[in-house]
Amino acid sequence: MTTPDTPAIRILLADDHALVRRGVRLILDREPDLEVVAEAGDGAQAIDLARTHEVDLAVMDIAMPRMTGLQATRELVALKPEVRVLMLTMHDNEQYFFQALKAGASGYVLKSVADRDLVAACRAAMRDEPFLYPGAVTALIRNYLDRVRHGEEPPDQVLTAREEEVLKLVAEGHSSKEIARILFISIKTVHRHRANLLHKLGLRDRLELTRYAIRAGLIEA
Amino acid sequence: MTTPDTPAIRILLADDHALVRRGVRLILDREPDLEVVAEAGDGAQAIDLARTHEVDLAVMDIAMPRMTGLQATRELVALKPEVRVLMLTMHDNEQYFFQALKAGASGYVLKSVADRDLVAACRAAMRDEPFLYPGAVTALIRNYLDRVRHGEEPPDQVLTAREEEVLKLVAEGHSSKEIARILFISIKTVHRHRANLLHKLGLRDRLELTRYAIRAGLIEA
DNA sequence: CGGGAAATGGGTACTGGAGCCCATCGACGG
DNA sequence: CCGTCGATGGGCTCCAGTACCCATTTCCCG
Repeated sequence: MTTPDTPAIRILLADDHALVRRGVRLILDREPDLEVVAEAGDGAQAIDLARTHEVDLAVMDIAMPRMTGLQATRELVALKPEVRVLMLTMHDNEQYFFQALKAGASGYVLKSVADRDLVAACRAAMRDEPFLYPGAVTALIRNYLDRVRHGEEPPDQVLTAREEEVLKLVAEGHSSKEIARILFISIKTVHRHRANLLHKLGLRDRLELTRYAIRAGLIEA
Repeated sequence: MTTPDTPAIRILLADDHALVRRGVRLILDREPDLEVVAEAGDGAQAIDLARTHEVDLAVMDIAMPRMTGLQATRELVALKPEVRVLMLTMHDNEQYFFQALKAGASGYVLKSVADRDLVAACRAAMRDEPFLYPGAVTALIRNYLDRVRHGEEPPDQVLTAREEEVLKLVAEGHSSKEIARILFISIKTVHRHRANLLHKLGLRDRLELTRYAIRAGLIEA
């Protein structure tokens, strides 16, 4: 419990599924110290609402149309550094976890957690305590530390605009020839970008690029 | 509103994300005529619970671990034909939609709908009225449901067990060689199954098979 | 019993993905 | 001003994926 005179945490809720937003809102609004003050259906809308509302915490889905949660987090943190961001995701995925932290998120919570944990994560994020979502994190951190010790820096996953463009097209099933025609570049350049993507993301082939793009919310399945 | 003496609709809620379950439950339990009597975290558990609980309606996510919502729906309908199934999904996808109907679902609701619509869909499903998510194709759906109920379902693109097995492995990124080793068959047979899959589903390559498998809930992205 | 479907496997050929080498050009920062 | 990096493009090789041909075995159904 919190002290009665503590002002409620003002929350911006961003998720592309209205049903999920509604459910999460019901969960959060039951807490006296949490108050959902705005709801966004995509990343761009979340940024807009953050401009016009007084917000302490953004609870944001990682995969949203128009602008992914990761991208929105980057912009939001740049725009209003005092706003904390709690990433909400269905993916228990190491890559995502670090991407979220790199983007500036204060916490990372799976949709498979219980409602009490979500509430706890909100409060922890506001206290600048990293919320450790159940289970996996210990293994994640150990893994991460191991790789750092072995000099295997996790692959830098900052894609250039052009690479992201190519990634989308590849994942949508276009052949190199088609992509070359679409982007007005040669097939070889498509190959180069794709090779860079594979290397940067530590993936093996187009198929894994596709799954990555779907996970990242760049395209729909 | 419903008449006071109508017994509440007993609902089995199946979704792999505890947070979503909780939210949906809060939405449904606010209605006097709806009562969530059981929660399952995957398809197999949903079947188990359906055996041991009196259930009128199953609200089921289409993509779940262990057993997909589609598969669980098939088994549930076979096991207890009187139970209605409402598919809950984030995919606004025609393929999915018909797959769900084919599996025996009475309704199909996107997670992007408002909470009122979910409640309406539950009531509609119990009255054997198809709830239509974008509202467009009422007649088409009614027609289709009629045909299915009368057993006139044309075995459209039904995959064999072996084909589905191969599809999963392909979509998970395994090469032909790996699949051959896993299934103890020759590479040529893997090629043959995959070629059959491509023809049956009208797809072009492994990449599209992957996206199909993800849409169909056979694998996670 | 006969026919069809499913599962198995072989051959041959082409295409396209992917790894590896190379180079040029412009922008940006130290 | 020079080095790095992103974007561009070419050549080369290897091999996996895909198409199209063929066959056998098993099993179920009419």
